[in-house]
Amino acid sequence: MSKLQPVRGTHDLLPEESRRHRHIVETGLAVSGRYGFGEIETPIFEFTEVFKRTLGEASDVVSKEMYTFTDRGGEELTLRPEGTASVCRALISGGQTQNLPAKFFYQGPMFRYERPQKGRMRQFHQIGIELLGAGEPQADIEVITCGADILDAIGVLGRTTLEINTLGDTESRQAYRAALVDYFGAHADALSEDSRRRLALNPLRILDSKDDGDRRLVDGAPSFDDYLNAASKDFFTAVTEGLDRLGVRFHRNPRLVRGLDYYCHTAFEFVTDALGAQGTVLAGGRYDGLVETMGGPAIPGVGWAAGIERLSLLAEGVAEPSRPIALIPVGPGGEAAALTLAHRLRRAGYSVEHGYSGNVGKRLKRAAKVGARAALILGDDELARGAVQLRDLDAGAQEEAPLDRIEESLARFR
RNA sequence: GCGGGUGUAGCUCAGUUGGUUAGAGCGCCAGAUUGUGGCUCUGGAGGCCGUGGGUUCGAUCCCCAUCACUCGCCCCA
Repeated sequence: MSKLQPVRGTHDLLPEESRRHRHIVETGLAVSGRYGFGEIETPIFEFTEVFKRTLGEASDVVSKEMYTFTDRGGEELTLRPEGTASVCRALISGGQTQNLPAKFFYQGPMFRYERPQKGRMRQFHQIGIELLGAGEPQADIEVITCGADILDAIGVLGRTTLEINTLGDTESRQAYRAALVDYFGAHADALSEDSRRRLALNPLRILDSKDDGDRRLVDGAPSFDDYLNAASKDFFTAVTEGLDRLGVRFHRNPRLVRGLDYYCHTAFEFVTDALGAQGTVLAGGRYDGLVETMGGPAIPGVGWAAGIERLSLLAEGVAEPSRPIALIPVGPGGEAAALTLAHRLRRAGYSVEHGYSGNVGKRLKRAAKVGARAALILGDDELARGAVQLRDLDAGAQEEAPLDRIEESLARFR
């Protein structure tokens, strides 16, 4: 910490970037609101146990990716690495389990102690939705469609592909996992070092290995579809048929998997090739075992999360800030008039820039730079007869206008 | 956590086969224009050449370390 600098993997959001983020959040809130989701705000830290229980002690996430600390009271706390666990905790601790289904939208900062890359920060921001208490495929359809609608509203849907897969129910998944362990175990010599480790920890993950040798083995691996029982097949068919009926385009990716046991049935990701290795833009799935794993009742859930930074890199149609009216006083009388006029116009709803110093030329220059649409030049001569100079900064035209009815003259620059 | 690349002005980047005062464009400030922006012209400010150590008569340049950024891997709840 020799120099004054932000902590690694964190960054400041200056007004322009902040506006892009806000646009994404507000679009997500508005669109999800039409689906019946209401915003929930949970604390940005929880007892470490909240996240540990949902992840399993041995996982990489717990061992190296959580921001964990002990507070002055000796409590083990963790900055939230994701939103789902917090929302489920809120559902349980807030007694909302009697009021189902529950539909939440959330947004805000998340924290993961990772090596930063493009679109991957240690403090980053997500939007997400969770639909709890509905175990029907209609819920999956609604959640996925809501995600697609939000992506569409911010102009990124066209540059993404929806990949979707099923993990089946517990019975199907365990049967498939056993088959994979048999298959890859028989070819362990040919697996990459990473995948030999996955074989013991998380065999499903071998399916999306990036190693060429692994991929050749994966091509010959057992197919999940052969291990899905009838109930799992029916569920997945209902989801995909629903998406078809709504015109939501998707691509079946049999390699798309989730590692943890409480995931089941639908897994999906909207991916893009425009962001290097961080191609996942919005991802989610069904997690029927999670709430129970955390110590609550058996409540099914489905949801997704999306990284705002990544969305911001792709988003289009972010509104420019409103163009201000610039006030340019000349002389002491002008200064006094500008002070009160700025206040009056702001209360009337105008965005007003009040240059703080300099002569007329300098202030006009600054007005042009901040994008002012018009300037009011307040000179003693004009003020003496109750008037100001109104300058159209785009057209370069200028006219004298009465001060007491200046709102009428400014209306066309609003 | 592992591997590759890069750190020179506010920004984008040149440059020095190791040698006196390190450059450009853009931006910024001032003047031409004492009450009128954009265009133009003139001038100016702004650099521990990321940081620390080493080699050398001499290091922005070579070596080592460190920090940061960046790309990929692991991981991605």
